[in-house]
Parts: sequence; structure tokens; C-alpha cells
Amino acid sequence: MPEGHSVHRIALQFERDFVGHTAAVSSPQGRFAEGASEIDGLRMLSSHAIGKQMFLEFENDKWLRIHLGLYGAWDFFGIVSPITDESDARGSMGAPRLRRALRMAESESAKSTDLETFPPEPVGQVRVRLMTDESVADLRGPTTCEVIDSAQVAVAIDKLGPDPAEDATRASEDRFVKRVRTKPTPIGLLLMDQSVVAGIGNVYRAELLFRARLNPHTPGRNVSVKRLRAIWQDWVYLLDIGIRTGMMLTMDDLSPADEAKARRSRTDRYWVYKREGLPCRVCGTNILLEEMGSRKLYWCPKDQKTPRTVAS
DNA sequence: TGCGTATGTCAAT
DNA sequence: TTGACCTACGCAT
Repeated sequence: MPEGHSVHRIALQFERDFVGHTAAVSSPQGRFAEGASEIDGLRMLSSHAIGKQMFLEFENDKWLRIHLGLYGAWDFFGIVSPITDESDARGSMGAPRLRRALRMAESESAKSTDLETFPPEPVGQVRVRLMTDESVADLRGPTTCEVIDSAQVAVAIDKLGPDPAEDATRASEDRFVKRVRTKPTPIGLLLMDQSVVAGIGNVYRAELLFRARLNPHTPGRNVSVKRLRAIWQDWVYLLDIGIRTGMMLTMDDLSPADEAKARRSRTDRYWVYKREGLPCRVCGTNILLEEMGSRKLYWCPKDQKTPRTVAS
């Protein structure tokens, strides 16, 4: 699930349904029992996402910092308000809608098959549950889940590069460009470096590089300022689509039929990601797979040739 | 039942 | 550069 767009959606969900409410906080799994007791019964004051991290602010300068890692996920139950125009359109037109518990316990098939009971029984390894009178959020599998104070929040944020969804100013674009231009590191690694730009993951990396027709091995300092600005702007654009739709839709300008296809199935969604050995959608050359930074990198060797010029 | 894989990061080597 | 870690799922056996 989690590249930047999903974390922003989750932060928005908390803003809608939890901020301003007092939350009962528990750790059904037990591994976060102490932290849960620190914020149990406090009012949630704000919800922020920066890159792939989320910060939930509670009274008494208590902040819950969450990083989902590879497998982390939130499940929401009860009142789950639409968070974007797009989900409004699919849901019940602006009105909060009731979502039934999505996943039932595998073990007890007899019981909870009917409409929901609120709150639902925690299923699986729920690290932390936040519960208001009307809504429940269950977190499983995070790489980070801790209670910290505002000074520690500042430290965490300080390590992160700019995130256009959180700060869309020209200054943050400049920060990104400057950072990349000082480094000999391949651009394919820099886009994944959260201190260079926060929120891009393995899928968006591959897709952004293809959209820019840029060779992933190009050293950061050899990528022209103009091109870097274009990449930043493209990230602004794709991230916004991701936040609105909840999907990493990177092939814009599709026919309505192809657009529907892309939404329906992952295999029809990307330019290069997970398409190794398949013909490039633009030039027909087989898409390559290689390791970069111990992650899988997909790219088209023809369309993403090394730029001849190394100019600024 | 068990293996491999996944949109991530960090510490240790 | 490698290994460890968090969890769920799909697929093969």
C-alpha cells in the first residue's frame, strides 16, 4: 500500500473522523500496550503526513508517529467519511457512510457474518486501535509506532526532504533541485532517498523516471535543472492524482476504456513497473529489471537513454 | 503447510 | 552491501 499518496489519504481520514474527538487507545496485540496507555483517553488535535510518515497530535504534547514500512496498513470501521471529491462520488455524496467490517476472522465463520457489530472484534495482529464513539482505526504491521513529544517530531521532520502535498512552495521545489544537483548518486537512488524528496517509493520512482525518459543511472548532478523541475512538477501532479483516487495512476491521457482498465487491474496500470520482459508501451523494447539500492528497478533502455548533454 | 513476495527503513558489517 | 524486522496473501505442494 504505502507510498506517499496513501499516507496522505490516511492522514485525511483521521482529520475527518478523529481530530477533535477523544480516542480510546489500546493495543489488542499487546506490543504497543505502554504507548497506547500514554495517549488513551486524550483528544486528538491534528493529523499530518509528511512523505511516508504520519503524525497524530494529542493533548499534552503527545504525538503518535507512524511509519507503515512495507506491510503496514490501517483499517477503518464504523463512520468512515469520504475524504476526496472522487470518493464522495463513489460513496454517498458527502454524507459519512457506514463501512462494514471488511475482514472477518477466518476462524469464526458462524458469528459475525451479519451486518456489523460496533466496535468490530480486532482481527489479526492489531498493534494499535484508536476508537471514538463512532469510528475505529486499526493499525497492523507498522515499522514504526511510537509516542513522542513535539521536539522529537521536529527531529523526525528535519530528516525528511520536501513533500509537495504538504508544502507546495517554490522553495521546496528549489530544495529538491539543489539537493539532487550536489550529488554524484544515480537519480534512481536519489528519488527514493527520503531526505531528498519525501514520499516517493519504488513504483513512483520507476514511473517518474520513465515519464521523464531519464536513465536511472544518470548522476544527480548531471541532470539539468530544467529536467529536475519537470520531474518535481510531475511528482506534484501524480501525487495529487494518487491522493484523490487512492491509486497510483501514472498513465494519464488514456482513452476512457484504457483508463478503466488501468483502474481495474494493476497489470494494466503502469508504464514500466513490474513489466520486465514485456514490450515497452511506447517503443516495444523489452522492459529491463535490475537491482538498484537493493530494490527492483524497471526501465526501458531505449526510451530512457542516457542524455547526451550533461549541461545545466 | 510452507514458501516467496510486497508500494520500506535501519543497523551492522 | 547484507540481514533483520513488521504482516498478509497467493500460490504450489
